[in-house]
Amino acid sequence: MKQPVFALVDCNNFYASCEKLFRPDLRHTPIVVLSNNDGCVVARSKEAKALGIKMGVPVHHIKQEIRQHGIQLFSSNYTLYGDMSHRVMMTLEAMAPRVDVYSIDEAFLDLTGLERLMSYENFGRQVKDTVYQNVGLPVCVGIAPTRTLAKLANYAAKKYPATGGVVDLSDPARQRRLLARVPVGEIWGVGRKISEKLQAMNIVTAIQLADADLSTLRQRFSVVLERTARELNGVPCLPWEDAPPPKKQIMCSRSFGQPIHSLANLEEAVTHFAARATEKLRGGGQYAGELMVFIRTNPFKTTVPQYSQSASVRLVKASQDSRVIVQHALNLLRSIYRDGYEYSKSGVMLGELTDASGVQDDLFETAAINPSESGRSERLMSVMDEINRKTRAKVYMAREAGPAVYAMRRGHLSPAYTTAWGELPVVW
DNA sequence: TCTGGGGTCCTAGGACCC
DNA sequence: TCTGGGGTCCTAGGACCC
Repeated sequence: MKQPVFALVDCNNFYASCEKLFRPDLRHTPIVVLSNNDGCVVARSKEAKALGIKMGVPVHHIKQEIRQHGIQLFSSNYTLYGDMSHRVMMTLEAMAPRVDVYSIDEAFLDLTGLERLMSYENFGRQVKDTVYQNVGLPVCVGIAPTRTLAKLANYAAKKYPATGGVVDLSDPARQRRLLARVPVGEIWGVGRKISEKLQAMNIVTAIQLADADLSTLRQRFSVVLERTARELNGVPCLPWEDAPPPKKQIMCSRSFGQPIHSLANLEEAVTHFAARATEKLRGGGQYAGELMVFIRTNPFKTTVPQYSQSASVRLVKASQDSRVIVQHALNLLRSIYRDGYEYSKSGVMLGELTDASGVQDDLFETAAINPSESGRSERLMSVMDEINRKTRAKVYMAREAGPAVYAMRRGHLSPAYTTAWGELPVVW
């Protein structure tokens, strides 16, 4: 059995790099990308990192730095990032036989057996150069016998500029040297809580985790951390995913741009969330057997009365029909709505997802005995999706109509440079 | 004034059954 | 009134990831 080898390719400061790509004038300017509603920082360019801007800070906490250093702000532009991500992944898929797209900005490549053709390090540099040439985005590459070590190699490639953005960690001695220098909290799968608990046990560096007693780890934590420790020792424990596994739940939720006080406005928002969630559901060819709706006030605003409630329902027959899902969502909303609160967020979650073969007919539904109804819902929905894909004049559920009171704030949005004809970048 | 959105996996504990 | 062991299924909550 051949020892497997994986590469992790990860874009540098992905959202910030996407924005900078279309703004060469900001090449050396610190920029940050904000979360929905322009709430907090979700990405920073390297200049912004150098100024000490932390991930996740509310933007109003760094007003002083923004003014002082001329930091440029961008609202999240997921249309742009999604398209750029797709371009990166296409390039990777052309270079490696097996690619597992792990998130919007990173992918694992299976390099097993590649060494007969060229060194891993050379391959890593090729990947880096090709992505930069084809797409214009900088990436780092980490290579190792397990994915946890490949993540670590990538961390080193980003942290130490002398590596040129590529680290081959296939040599066990080199693995040990790096593990000894890295804090345990930097390891993939070790978050804040576990990191604190480990440090209380005197496990401070990654190598101490790698050398820890496995049964103790399992006992005091869980199999997850035990697997992480094994992976740090070069033993692969994570299954390879050639195709993304089917989703188990689909969520659409949002904080509102301004607080909502009326049921009517909440109904608009919930209708919208339910319709978007159901659209995603159809995109994956799935049907939902359950749905949940939640509403809540702003927990950070302690001066006003707080309320947070959710309700869910199981469908007699799994559905992917927006009309059915929206109707159920509105019924749930009305059951949990209470007057007199400032609502700040709500959402719709679909669960118990199955493909078409898992849909059981409802014994009492007329469609089962009325041939003219059978298949109508599917046809109507696919026509609706088709229109929405192709044109700018969208088809909506009636209750979504009108200017959205719940719309989020996006005061610093960049153009859809790559996905809208009207917003193509212009070169003078 | 102001704090994202969307997911997955694991465990513990209770209900229920034989 | 007291008394067993073992299994399954479901849910809630916590931890993690990007």
